[in-house]
Amino acid sequence: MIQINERSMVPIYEQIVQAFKELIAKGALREGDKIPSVRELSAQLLINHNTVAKAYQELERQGVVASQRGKGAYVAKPAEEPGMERERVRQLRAELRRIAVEAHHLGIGSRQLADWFGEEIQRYGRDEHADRPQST
Amino acid sequence: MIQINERSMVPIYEQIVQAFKELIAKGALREGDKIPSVRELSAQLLINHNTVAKAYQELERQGVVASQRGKGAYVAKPAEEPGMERERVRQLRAELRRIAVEAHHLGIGSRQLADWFGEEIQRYGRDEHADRPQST
Amino acid sequence: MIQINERSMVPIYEQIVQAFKELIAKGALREGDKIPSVRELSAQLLINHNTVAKAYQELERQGVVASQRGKGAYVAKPAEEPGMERERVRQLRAELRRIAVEAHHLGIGSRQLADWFGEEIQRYGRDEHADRPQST
Amino acid sequence: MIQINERSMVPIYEQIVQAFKELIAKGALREGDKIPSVRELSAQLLINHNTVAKAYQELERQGVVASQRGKGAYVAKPAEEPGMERERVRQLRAELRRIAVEAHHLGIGSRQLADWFGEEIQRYGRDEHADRPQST
DNA sequence: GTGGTCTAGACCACT
DNA sequence: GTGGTCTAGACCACC
Repeated sequence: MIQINERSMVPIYEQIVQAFKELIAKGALREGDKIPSVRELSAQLLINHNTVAKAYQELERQGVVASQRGKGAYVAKPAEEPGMERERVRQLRAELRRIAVEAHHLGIGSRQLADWFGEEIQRYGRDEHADRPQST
Repeated sequence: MIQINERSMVPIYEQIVQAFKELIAKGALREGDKIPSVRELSAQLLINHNTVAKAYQELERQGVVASQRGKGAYVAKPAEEPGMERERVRQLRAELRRIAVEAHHLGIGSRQLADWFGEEIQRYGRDEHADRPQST
Repeated sequence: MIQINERSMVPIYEQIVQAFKELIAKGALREGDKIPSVRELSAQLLINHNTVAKAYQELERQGVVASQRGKGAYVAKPAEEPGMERERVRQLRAELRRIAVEAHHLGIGSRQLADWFGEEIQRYGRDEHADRPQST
Repeated sequence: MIQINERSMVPIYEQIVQAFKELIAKGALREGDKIPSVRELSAQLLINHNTVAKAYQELERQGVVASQRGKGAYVAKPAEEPGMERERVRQLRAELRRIAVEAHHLGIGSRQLADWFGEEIQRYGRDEHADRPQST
């Protein structure tokens, strides 16, 4: 269900956070679904349970999951009025810029880059309003 | 010329590296231009000279600038056959996915996201071949 | 395990890099083996820990070892398709020429020189393909 | 006659030293030949004359050329009893080892490496004694 | 003047 | 405990 790359530069707990957000974004996990317990997941991934716990805390902080005392954690309802928390949006745009710059120096053409992003958006993107067909 | 964010999680030397790559990508710095000396920049940014030196070494390692002993550093000629170093390209695509997922959870629509990226590409992107008109 | 020459012109961190590459080339260190921690080695060699850290970062950059946050560094799997990075190969051939010239001026005969190199190759060389007998 | 690479890591004065030693090793310059004056060469290479002067000092120190007051410098007679200055020979062998190790990590096979060195030796090597035919 | 290296000592994030 | 980053201040080689 989740793949961890021990040798990646990105911290393991972050990888876990991202993995869950990915599963949710592509619809493999839906609102109300139970996510595995800390112990279960740590056993399965062969990593320290503190690392998993840290990931879950982060997921909860971001409002992606919600723990219910003694019952485990569940995928939360997506924020009604989508946060648009300014700071994180600003950060996201900065990352878009960074990637554009990086691609430039790697010799990747604009066309190619936009296409790649298009693919990802198609899989993980959020369709704006159901009333607008053929978005993206 | 360069802005440093002391409170950012991304290390100062990385910020410097990115800033120069940005200036080059958008054409504000061109091949052969001299970049400020280590001491000059460190004085200007009010940071330690070693931090700047580390950034410059990284830029040199990436082939973005070339230093000449006792003379300073200059913007290098972009690699003729731009590596397309597989590992870094793979990483870049992973970042695109991560951003798509992130945006989903922030409630940002696909359309909006693609538009934002389009803006960045327009500023920093690399036009594929000069012989193809109206590209970008 | 590693010997540092304080008085050499070649920087300490470079000596460390070379020492590890030597240990790996001759098989004393193998894929997956743990290498000493930064602090451990710096204490043992009586040098500053930053110097060791710099060496380790260089080794990681070259893909010789891989560090894992909070766990230490390990000998990496040799690149499957060894880059044959053109620039570095070109440089290596230039060094071979330089040594031939140097030997000439030191009055070292061709035969002697080739023999010496043969010895080193035997210890540190890479056998081409296991399926080709009598290689080396 | 001499090519300088401004952007090389090896200092310019060293490049000059090596260039002369190369010319001598391959027979393009012979004992007694005059080498250009400091001013002449610095003008020709478009570099600072101090740099050329430093190179010439080094060549003289190594006994490769000999200056005659007011007349210029000439290629010296190769040391009768070839120095075999122990320290430099030791250093040369260390370089051979380093190259063997480097080649290993670059994925260069022993056979290939030995062949390359053979080529260089053929061009720049010193035949032991004229009485031994087909040496190398 | 330039960049490159090293030390000493500090703080932080990750496991 | 691990590696990663930063500062302060020093010395050196090159031009």
